[in-house]
Amino acid sequence: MPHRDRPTSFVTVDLVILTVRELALNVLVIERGNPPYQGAHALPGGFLEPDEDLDQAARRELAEETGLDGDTLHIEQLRSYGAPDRDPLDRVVTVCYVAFMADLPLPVAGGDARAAHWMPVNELLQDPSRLAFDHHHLLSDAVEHARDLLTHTTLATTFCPTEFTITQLRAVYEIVWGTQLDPSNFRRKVLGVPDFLVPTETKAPDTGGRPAARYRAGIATRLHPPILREPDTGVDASL
Amino acid sequence: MPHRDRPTSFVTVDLVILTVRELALNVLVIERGNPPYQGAHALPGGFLEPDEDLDQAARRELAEETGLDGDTLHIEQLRSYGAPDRDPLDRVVTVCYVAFMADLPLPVAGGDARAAHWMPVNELLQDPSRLAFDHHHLLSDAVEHARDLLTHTTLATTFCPTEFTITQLRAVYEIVWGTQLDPSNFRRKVLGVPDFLVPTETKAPDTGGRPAARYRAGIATRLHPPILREPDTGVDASL
DNA sequence: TAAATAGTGTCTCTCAGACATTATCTT
DNA sequence: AAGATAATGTCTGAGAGACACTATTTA
Repeated sequence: MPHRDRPTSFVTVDLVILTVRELALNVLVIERGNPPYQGAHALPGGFLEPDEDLDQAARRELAEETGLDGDTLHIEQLRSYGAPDRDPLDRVVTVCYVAFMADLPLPVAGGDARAAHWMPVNELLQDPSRLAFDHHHLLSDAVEHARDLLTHTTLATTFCPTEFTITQLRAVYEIVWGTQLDPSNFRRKVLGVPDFLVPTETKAPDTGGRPAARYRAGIATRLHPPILREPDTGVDASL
Repeated sequence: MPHRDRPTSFVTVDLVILTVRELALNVLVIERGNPPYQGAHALPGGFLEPDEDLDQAARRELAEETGLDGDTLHIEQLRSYGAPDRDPLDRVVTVCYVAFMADLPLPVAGGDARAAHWMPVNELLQDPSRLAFDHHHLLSDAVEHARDLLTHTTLATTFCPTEFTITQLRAVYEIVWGTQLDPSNFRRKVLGVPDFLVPTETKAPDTGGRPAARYRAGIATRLHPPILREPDTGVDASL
């Protein structure tokens, strides 16, 4: 039996499930039912099973925690965390995944009975102690990743319902980035990307003005050239 | 003792150490001394120790495999791999790191006695079976990541010696990307990024023409706007 | 009608690509 | 001088930011 003498670890897969609702970026959190951090808020996740791949584990957890079909949702591996003291009781290495979804009614927690609910990301990021373990880190990294994805992918449409208006799409960018975008230039930009937006026949319900045309997400996944976020300085301490 | 009933895994940290030498992107590979895949080429790596963080483990392995100071080199976590059958003997989850270095003489393997040497990436990527385990995947992902980094970071300078010419820097881009770049436009671009390149007093040794000015890497880490790689179509199946 | 939101048009500035021209070295 | 490589300059077109203007709805 090989490696009998080698150190082993518990491997978990944790999920940062993001949505845009009520004009804010929200994340799905659960209340922990067991030590450590019993009763505290934490990101959903669970142990990697012996016979599954990391992606499979993430989709399984996603289905268990949200009741949603983990097979159809877009998930993405972010990175792994393995500080020796990140779990006070065990040696746990966690692989973090990010998932993006529209603001759907949550079929809510499966058999797990742990209360799952949305919380605004900005609130949680104020204070690292709002989340158990180093989940503050995971969330912070995931949000930064999502911001980056908006610049060069069509990710924003996954935060929207099946049909949406350009104003709704722009709101996603503005909420996730925390900035204001020029409606006219944004429109020109997104309509100029081939296969990003597909027009539909329907009009948006009245919002007190001219009804907006509705679109569906097209097959494009990359934005070229990207939508840049900052004027920027060219200097940055973070590489 | 918590989680006594939970499945555990071996966690390893593997390294994709890249350099540019002899007009090609090269990666450091070792010859495996133990099963499985004994005698085959593989990426260097090793087991995560109980008391160290993932980054520490990566730096330790880097030092052990190359004899170089792991503390000063730039390393970056790429992603993790955990398919259940990726190691035929054990359940191993591997966290992959990427490191970038100039073409320095390798102080060569530490006590490990495993022969470490450079191999051209393009050769290895031709045939997945050239590397043990799923290391073909790790390498492929790492190379794609490096290509991406060149577009929006100053990474390319880490492939160069302390002092280098703009032509040398351009060669890094051309070799990693496998494309040709206009010397004049490239020059204008990189010199236009504040704090990317710092002029030195010295001139490059003769190459049969006008001697080139030499530069050192500045403190900038991000390129804004990025150096784009493709004219592109806007459509891509890979998100 | 006014108010509100959607959508169009236009001007300007930045910047990338293409490529001509000049500069400085060795032989 | 010829050859080689480095460095500068110029023209053009794509595209982003700013913002004025038009269109279509409800109250």
